[in-house]
Amino acid sequence: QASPSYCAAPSVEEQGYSWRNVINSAADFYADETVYHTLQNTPESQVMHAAAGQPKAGKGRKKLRLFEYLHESLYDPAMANCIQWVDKPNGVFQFVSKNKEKLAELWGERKGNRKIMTYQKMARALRNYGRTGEIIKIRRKLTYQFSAVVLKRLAPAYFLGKETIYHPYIQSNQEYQCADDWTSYNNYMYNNGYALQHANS
DNA sequence: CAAAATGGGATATACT
DNA sequence: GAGTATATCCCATTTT
Repeated sequence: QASPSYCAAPSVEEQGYSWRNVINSAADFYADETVYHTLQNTPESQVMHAAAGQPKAGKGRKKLRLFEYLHESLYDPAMANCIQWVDKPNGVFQFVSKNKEKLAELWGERKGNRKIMTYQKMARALRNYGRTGEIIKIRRKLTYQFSAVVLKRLAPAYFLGKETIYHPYIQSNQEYQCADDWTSYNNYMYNNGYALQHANS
C-alpha cells in the first residue's frame, strides 16, 4: 500500500503536497478573475457581492448560497490555500486539507452563524447538494464537482459562449436521480482523464 | 492502529 | 403553516 508514484497529475492532496503543480498557471487564475468581474456586472447574476464579513447586514440581499461562496472563493487568489480548482472547465475543485477548516470558518462568519462553522458541518451541507446534483463528490480526496447547470449559472459569460467544454464529464442533462450512476461515471471519467493509471486498492 | 474523510439521519433555525 | 436551505449534532463506516 502507499505507493505514491503517479507521474502525470501529482495528486494534490496526497503526501506529495504539490499544490504549486496544480496552481502552476497563475495567469489562468487572473484571466478568470477578470472574467469574474464580468459576472458581477451581469444583470441576471444577482450574486450581490455581500459585504465581506457582515454577520447581519443586508436585509434585502438574497442570501448567499454555499455553492456560490465556494465558487467565489475558487476565484479568489487569497483563498488558494484553502480551496482550489482541479479541473476548472468541468467544475472540479478540492479543499486543502490543512486549511479547509479556515474556509469553513469564514463561511460561517459570512453567514453570521452563532457557532463556528467547521468543515464537517460544511461538508454535510455539501452532501445535501448531492441529492439535487448541484455539487457531487468525486472519488478523489476532498474533491467535489459543480454540476453543469450550476457551473453555467455561476460561470461568467465566458463559458456560456463556449459551453462545449463541459461535455466530457456530464452527458445526460436529464436528471440526477441516478446520482450513484453518474457519480461513478464522473469518477471514471475523472480518473480516466487525469491520472488514469494508478489502480490502487 | 490512529487520524482523516466520508456519509447520513434527526432535529433546529432562519427566511420566503 | 409549508418548503427550502442550511446549521448543528452525532455517530457510524471507510480510507489513508
